Amino acid sequence: MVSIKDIAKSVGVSTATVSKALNHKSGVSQTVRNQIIEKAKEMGYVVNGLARGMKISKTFTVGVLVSDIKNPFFSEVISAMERVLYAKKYNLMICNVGENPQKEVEYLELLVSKKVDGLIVAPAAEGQNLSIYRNLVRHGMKIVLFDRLIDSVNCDSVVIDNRASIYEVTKYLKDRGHKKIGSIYGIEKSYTGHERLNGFKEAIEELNLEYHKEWVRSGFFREEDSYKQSLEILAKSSKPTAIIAMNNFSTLGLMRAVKELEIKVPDDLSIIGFDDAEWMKVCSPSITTVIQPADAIGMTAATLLLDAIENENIHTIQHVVLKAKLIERESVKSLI
Amino acid sequence: MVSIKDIAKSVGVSTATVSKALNHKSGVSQTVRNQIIEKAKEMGYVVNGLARGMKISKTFTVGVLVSDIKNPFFSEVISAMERVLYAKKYNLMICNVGENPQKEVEYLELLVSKKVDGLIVAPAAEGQNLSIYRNLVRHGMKIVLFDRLIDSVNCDSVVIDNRASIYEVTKYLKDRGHKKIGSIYGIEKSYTGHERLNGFKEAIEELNLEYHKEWVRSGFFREEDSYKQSLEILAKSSKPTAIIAMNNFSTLGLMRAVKELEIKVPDDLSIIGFDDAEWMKVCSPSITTVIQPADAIGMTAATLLLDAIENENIHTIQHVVLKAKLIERESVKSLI
DNA sequence: TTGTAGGCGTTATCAA
DNA sequence: TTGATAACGCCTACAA
Repeated sequence: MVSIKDIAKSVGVSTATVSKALNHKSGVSQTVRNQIIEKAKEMGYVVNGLARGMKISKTFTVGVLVSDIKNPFFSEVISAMERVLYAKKYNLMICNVGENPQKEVEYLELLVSKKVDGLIVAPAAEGQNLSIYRNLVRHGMKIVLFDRLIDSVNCDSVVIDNRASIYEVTKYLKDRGHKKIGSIYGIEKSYTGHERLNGFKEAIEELNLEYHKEWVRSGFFREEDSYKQSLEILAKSSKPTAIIAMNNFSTLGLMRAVKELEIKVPDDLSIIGFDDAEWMKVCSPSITTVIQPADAIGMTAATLLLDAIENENIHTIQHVVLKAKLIERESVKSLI
Repeated sequence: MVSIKDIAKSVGVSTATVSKALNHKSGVSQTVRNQIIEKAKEMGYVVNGLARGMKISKTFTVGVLVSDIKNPFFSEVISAMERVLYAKKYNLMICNVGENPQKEVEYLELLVSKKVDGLIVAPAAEGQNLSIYRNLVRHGMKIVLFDRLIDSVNCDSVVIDNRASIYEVTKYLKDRGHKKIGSIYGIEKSYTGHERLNGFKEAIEELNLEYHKEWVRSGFFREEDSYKQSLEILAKSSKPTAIIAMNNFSTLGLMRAVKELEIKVPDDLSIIGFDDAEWMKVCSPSITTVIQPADAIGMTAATLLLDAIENENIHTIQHVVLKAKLIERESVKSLI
């Protein structure tokens, strides 16, 4: 590998001069500068990021922790982050932590050792590693939390109004004559799972809807569990007239159960999903669903992190709450 | 940040001893070793990967280049890679290059400067950067190509038997009485696009099926284009009885057109998709499709790369071809 | 078993 | 405008 030393020798100047020239700093005559740049290109010079990183304490790398990159929601968020970060020449280190706090810890340590400039994190479900995040922040690590919040970690965050959106959706069903509403909710101990379920419960209570324990089951945000729980709900003789699924996998599981039982949607059962996916437009009936602004979430998180990194002194911590929105399609029937 | 120097001072030994102890190397007494490890933990020491990387010329980081992380196929492949690489404590740098060769070049340079230990790449569509890859290999960079091949780059690769699988699928339709078969193919200049289309053309010819130019259109592996082209095909008075879509987005676009035109599948039109997605099981009718072994592709690619990196001397280059397989569901009708 | 010292490739300081 | 040199934190001969 060719280094600035090689270039220096080849051009007949010092490494200091080469460094200045290549970094477009002042203190080099135009002629020498051009010579150096020319020669560098000719020799195929590429800066050694490790050495530079050591020297300037900056790596142009950020770590991203999510629970599952296969979840289309996270894919879309990550894709948006990538767009923003690439524009500033940063790389992303993607870490899939499942819901495994141990893996979360290990990845965090790996990322710290690699001296990432910042972290964008959807913390593992139960927030067991709260103290680690607090510690990182205290040591100056720039962190942006998204999707899931952890209390008392003093850093930027981007989430949606989970509670309100589920509340509204439940009301939407009531307004269409539904009184018996079930739901496939997620991981109760996770931020999103908790918030969405609470939005649902609040709505049930405040809007005087029937609450039926059998109709409200956790699918743990997983397709398989959601499928099984949906079967349980739909096998009863006393069924709800509508079910809300609280993320994309839950929606999928519910749909599988519905198909298997040959239940007609929306005639025999209305369905509202959560998250968007291309297929929800395309299947029959198309799925009415709550769409998270995944792209905006990713862009916002990345932008906040960049600001925290590059304007360390003037950056002020922000807690951004974005709105999710209901898209009406064909899976809800009005009973009125 | 605490360094081995701090630990050395604190324990009262030299940095050399600390380094040996922390890296589980011989030459340190058990007592001193324990003291050091203890103290390191106490002080919250984390190794500086940049310094280490510089010294040992290894970063435990690999770069992954794909065209679109939002494509569920790539998400699944990446997820499998992550599993394999995490087990050996490697990190992934994910680079979304779209089909933009310029971005591909820039990311490549970024990754080289960051001294990644290897690269796993699905090259941008038209393979314009062939010479760059060749150069990298020549300079000792470990590369595994997947999904798309580039000729004359001397490195490991993992692909599926695109041509054969489309051929078989076409035959499958013929065996069920279909003689008028259309297709929404992909990017003709890309490896996968080209191979799949050729498999189709070969089948049409060899099996004496009707070839109708109007029925064979490129959707560029994109949903929107595939949708439009599907509309074109289906608007004609003389329609095919079956259409093969050649990736997941093409399938989606085709489905959208079908839904919009209220065409009954499979009664009025049979459909075979490509790639799998959870929804294809769930929608009505469920979609008969060619499934790529995405998980195996990712695992194989990562395993090959690890072998190339860790057993540099004895590693032999392999070109793995995996089989795609047709999953029969409900979207094909037998006309016989 | 332990320690000394050099060097990986940069950048930054300061003197020439 | 230029260059010599120190330092970033680590690993590793080699010496003690």
